[in-house]
Amino acid sequence: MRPSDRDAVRQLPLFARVGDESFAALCQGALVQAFPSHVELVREGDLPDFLHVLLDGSVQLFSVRHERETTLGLVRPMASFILAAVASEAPYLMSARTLTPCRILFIPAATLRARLAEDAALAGAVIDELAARYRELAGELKAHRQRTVPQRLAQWILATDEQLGGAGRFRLAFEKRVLASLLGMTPENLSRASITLGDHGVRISGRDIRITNKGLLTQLIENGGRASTRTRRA
Amino acid sequence: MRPSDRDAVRQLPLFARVGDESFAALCQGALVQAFPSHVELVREGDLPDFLHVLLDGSVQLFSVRHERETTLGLVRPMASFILAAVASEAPYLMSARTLTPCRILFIPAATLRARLAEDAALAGAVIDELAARYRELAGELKAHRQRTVPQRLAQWILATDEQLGGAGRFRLAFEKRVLASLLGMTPENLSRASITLGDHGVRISGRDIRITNKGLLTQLIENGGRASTRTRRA
DNA sequence: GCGCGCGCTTGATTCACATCAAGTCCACGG
DNA sequence: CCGTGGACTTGATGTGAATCAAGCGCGCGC
Repeated sequence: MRPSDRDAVRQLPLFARVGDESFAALCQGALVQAFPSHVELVREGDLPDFLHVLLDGSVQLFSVRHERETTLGLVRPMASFILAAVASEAPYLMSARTLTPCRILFIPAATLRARLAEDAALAGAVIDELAARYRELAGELKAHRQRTVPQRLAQWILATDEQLGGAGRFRLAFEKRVLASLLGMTPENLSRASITLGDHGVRISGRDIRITNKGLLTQLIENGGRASTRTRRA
Repeated sequence: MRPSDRDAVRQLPLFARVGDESFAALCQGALVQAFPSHVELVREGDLPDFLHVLLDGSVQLFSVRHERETTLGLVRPMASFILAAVASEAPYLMSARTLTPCRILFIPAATLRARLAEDAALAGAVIDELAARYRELAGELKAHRQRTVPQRLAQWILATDEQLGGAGRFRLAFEKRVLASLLGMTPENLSRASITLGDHGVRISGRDIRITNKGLLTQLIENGGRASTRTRRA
């Protein structure tokens, strides 16, 4: 584990507040590994041995049922994933694969669990992280139930831009088919939704996304898209 | 707080392992209150002051957007709710209302957070609880994306029966419209789905639900309902 | 025990999105 | 350069669920 990685990991919300002793212990058994694109890191149903921390690249969390797969989340650098499975010592309920070349830090689950009992700050950080993830997922569920396809795309663009610094422009790090799966739609409909957003303050060309009118875009999300005038029953 | 309530709460996974000292502290500031049906307990966006523990009755967790509401979960007796908001000190991201007369225990959020730092066992229990809730929600999201309306109903019936002891029969504690909202469908379609399930091992009459053929029901969930023969692309 | 109202069911229609089916664009190797 | 293939787009059609619109039945109060 490089010193630079070590420092970066130390900055993570999950580890920022833990004691030096705990952090050293966690690093002790940890290892960093590089992976090429499109490698399966975790398979749904297996038991977790390591907490994963993504240092570089991007990772897709998904679940397969019959021949269909659905994407439950994307992980960006400097974030841990599958913490819930590690914390509850239960089988993974989603799979994970690399979407780009990645570097990943593995922290032995046993070490983490052992440290939890000793280090209240670590426990607190884990609680915060789990709560944040819970809320993220609740947001996804609400979005999926209450919003149309173009609205979900609009929401994702706004949220992603925010997360990436709010420059109003960014670049997809992965294929559009993955984004479609994340947003719970087909690639065909993602394409059509992109066209719709052209009238609502977003310019998409290839993998480049530019927000040209944030107000207009927000408005699309707030009121019901084309059904803006009609009121619906409770 | 009645001694019987106190004992019951002590049995909860969330509190079973905490130290006596912590438990006493938590009970100190706690209070039990009774509510009639259809009372709003928590409003989305407010800041959490208390962790809620449902002692009796049933509670609906929901979110409103425009004039539509979507149900994110139901709480049955002897379970805590809104733990994620309390743990992360962030605004509620769902509202809660009683569906039946309820008795609810309120534990001051500040007390709980203070105890977290002191009591590793409590922290561990909170972690387990949050992880379990996370997984529950992930399951809901998967169900909503990958299953048809009749399948979601079938899945809910099986899960609920399981949770209630697996007797193969139980009774709805609330209106069907609430169930429809929980399963992300309209009351009309819940009704139609009930008819469909008649051919798949479930007998529903009024609020009584009986599983007559668990194998058949499971099979409906496993293969794609009526689209059982066709294979679809990944 | 008789009407009244509400929750639920049933049927007709509409709508959003999925599916199916060709394209088009572009990156890559020859 | 030109050809090939995979990702994406565009268009036509299909379908599951929502919406709209009546009916039905059951519990409740008088």
